[in-house]
Amino acid sequence: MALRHAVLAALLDEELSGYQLAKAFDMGVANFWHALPQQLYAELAKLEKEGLVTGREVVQDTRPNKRLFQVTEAGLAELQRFAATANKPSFIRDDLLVKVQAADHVGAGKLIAQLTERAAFADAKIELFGGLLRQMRGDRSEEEFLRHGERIGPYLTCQRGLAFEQGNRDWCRQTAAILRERTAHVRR
Amino acid sequence: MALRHAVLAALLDEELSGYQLAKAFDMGVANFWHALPQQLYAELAKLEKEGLVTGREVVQDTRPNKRLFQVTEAGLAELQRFAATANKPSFIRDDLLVKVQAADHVGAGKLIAQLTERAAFADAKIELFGGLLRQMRGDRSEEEFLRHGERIGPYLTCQRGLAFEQGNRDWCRQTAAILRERTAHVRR
DNA sequence: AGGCCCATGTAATCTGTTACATGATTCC
DNA sequence: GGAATCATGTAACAGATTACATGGGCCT
Repeated sequence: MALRHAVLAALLDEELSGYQLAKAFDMGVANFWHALPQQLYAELAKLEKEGLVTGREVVQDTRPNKRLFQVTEAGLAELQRFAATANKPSFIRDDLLVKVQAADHVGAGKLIAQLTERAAFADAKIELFGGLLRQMRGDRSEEEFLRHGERIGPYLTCQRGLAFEQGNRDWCRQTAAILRERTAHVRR
Repeated sequence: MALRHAVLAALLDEELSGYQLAKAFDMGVANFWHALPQQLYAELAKLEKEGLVTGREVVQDTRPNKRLFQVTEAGLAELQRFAATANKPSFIRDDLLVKVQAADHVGAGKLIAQLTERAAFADAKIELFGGLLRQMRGDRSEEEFLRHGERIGPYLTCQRGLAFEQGNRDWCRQTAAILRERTAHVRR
């Protein structure tokens, strides 16, 4: 039951609509969790019913109206309670890893293409995260920001996201190179 | 629907029972996916009904009997078909990251303890994976093994697992250090 | 004119987790 | 004597994904 806490954590910094939240959870900004719009709308409705967030309608004439949500005191208390509970270990769950596990039995061509594609995707995320980090720390150095900045939580999770994607990219490139060399060797 | 493919990939190298598979998927060996025993028993039953694996009963007198499963030709074909399909991007989904995202609002003490604990857990996995890699390559160098080894799939996925845990450990240590310094500063 | 963005949901299905159930053997 | 390991499941519930549904505004 951690989606609710991810939503609460995301709403700490700013009021967001379900739609904005969905974009954040789809990619990038909220790189500490992932969820689809449907889940978020449902979760926001539950959180509101339980009094952990409150929504206020914002009327727009050029766009459809939207509801902005913010965390209540009860919501913050729930987050704090959650922060004291035990963590499950974090596991990787990735189609591409399953395919590489079977690499010796499935033909390298398609795998190499997929690894290359994934590496490019990781590169895009690396740039995105790099930009977000720069934006958050502003003109301060990283060390200075982490020592005295006000809201370092999102910065720290973004750092993890960045390192994760760098790991992804490096591994994909190296793995693709190895498979490429082996197929070249076999063809000789 | 990737658990079935993870199971097939795990059974490529050796015949395994549901129980052995469960141990592998719980931690370590099959670091490319994760699943609980119940899921695996259910999935094996489905896979057998669909003819993608076959089980053979092994009678043991000192222990309960077990059923060892191996991948059929149809199972291998299914894996190969899967290997050609598109991948979903891989996301991190981690309680601890949610908590760090909210770090500025939840009190650092408990977080620091959890980060330290997670770092120790990562260390244990790093040692485990290091040992597995050494075992797989035997007396060959890594380069030599990756060039000419027969089954490099599990080696490659284990490398990713190792790098992931190293990333985890480093980030946990650094994050804990930052939070520790900030709380020390606040207390002055 | 066609496609994407904003904006919010419902319904059906599939996956994953938690709780329960059994029973012998081996290790401390 | 009590806990851990081997070995296999069922049943109930929670969480996530896929498909469907609506409708105006903006850009090319």
